[in-house]
Amino acid sequence: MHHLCAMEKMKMGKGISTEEKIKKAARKIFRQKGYASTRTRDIAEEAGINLALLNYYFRSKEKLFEMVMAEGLNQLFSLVRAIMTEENTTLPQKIDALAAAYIDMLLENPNLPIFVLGEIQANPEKLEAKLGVNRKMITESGAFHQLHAQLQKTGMNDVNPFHIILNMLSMTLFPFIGKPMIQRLTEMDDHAFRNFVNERKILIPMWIKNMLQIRE
Amino acid sequence: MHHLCAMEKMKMGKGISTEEKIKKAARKIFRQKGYASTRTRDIAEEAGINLALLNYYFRSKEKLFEMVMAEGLNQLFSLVRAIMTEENTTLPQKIDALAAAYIDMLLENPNLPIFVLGEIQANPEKLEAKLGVNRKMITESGAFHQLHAQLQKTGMNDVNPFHIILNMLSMTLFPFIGKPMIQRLTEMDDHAFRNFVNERKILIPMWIKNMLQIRE
DNA sequence: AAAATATTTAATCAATTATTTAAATATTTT
DNA sequence: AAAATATTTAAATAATTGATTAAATATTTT
Repeated sequence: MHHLCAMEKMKMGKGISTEEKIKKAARKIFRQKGYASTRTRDIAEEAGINLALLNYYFRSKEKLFEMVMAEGLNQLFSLVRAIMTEENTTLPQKIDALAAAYIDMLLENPNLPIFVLGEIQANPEKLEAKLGVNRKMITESGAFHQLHAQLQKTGMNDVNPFHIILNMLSMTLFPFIGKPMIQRLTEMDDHAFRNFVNERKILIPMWIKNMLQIRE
Repeated sequence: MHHLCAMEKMKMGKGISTEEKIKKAARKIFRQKGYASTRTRDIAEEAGINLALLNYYFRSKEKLFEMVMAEGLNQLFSLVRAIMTEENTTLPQKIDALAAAYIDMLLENPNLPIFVLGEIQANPEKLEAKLGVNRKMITESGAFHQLHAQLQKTGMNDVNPFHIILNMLSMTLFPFIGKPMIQRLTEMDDHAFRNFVNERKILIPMWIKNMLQIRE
């Protein structure tokens, strides 16, 4: 259907290819509004192209969405997996790395968490398959074993290690999930919010290490 | 339009009134699917009544939604406000009370947080007005002053008190926001999830107090 | 230049869905 | 029983919106 010769030249030359423009626009609108309240017309407008062209490149709204969602899930998980399964780092090093890398990624993709979690909420069965891949990621990671060992060591045998992982994710992700509400309640503008969240790159690892009684 | 004589009798007698059935159904579907992917037909079906009757009681989908959202926002905020502005409790007492009460409420209303935050995300300007009411709730609460004092006392002058409040909300709300994903990743069924979250009624206050160097 | 491909335009189709209407039936109130 | 009210049924309306089509124009490739 699509012959790439022209588009390749586009990429090198003036700007990004049309396909990339559409994907970028779809990403923006889908993440902001969610699947159901996104209209393909809005995506076309955002991309600065014609509605007909959108259906010429991607056969349907559904296909376009699946691409955006797959990409989003990957973006959300790959970082965690990479750091948690890293073999040559200590637990506190992993905690430091995860907070910093995750917050940086989320500052670039603030709507990603609520988008992904919202769609899973509205349509769990449809996304079941794509989650299956990540099912054993946590319990089979080096981080999980290190966490378990640390909890044993400090006599907190009865604490489910998943509480700690969840705390890490909660404190990192929630500020972005609640961003619109938080900014309105605290009267933070975008710049203040960015600073506030950046402070958490240092603070979250500190709090998590305290939970684990790690003193460095 | 509605004469209450018949409905009042309904309430006393067999079951709940039709208006209440519709509200209950709307609450369930809207919270589960969000505004955009909810069809009024689904609400009518869930309520066990006719679609025409839904428009006879509430003039539109929009009106019905506004009611559900107003109720939801109130449910989400009133608890926090009540506990944070309580005059005769210490900071650690407020922390204990908030975790327990909030988790109990959320176990009864697991979809509430993602519903409210998702709708605010998709339509910030529409809900701006209803958030305004709660704007000064935090900074003018007794809890905020106690928190500020405690941070001064322990020499953490540079830590924005809002970090602590956000941590409290993050660790409490996020498990429910991520519930569908968490349950699939960890293979927890509903019963296991309930137990897991119940453990956090004790754990979260412990972690928060550690952050504040409160030893009891 | 000729052929192939990309993009636009405008119009239309078809399905979904919120909303309305009117008439029929049931239930409650007086 | 009569009147008022609640509920159902069935149909129709109107707006939205995803998707398609075909013809025209622009751009790129050969």
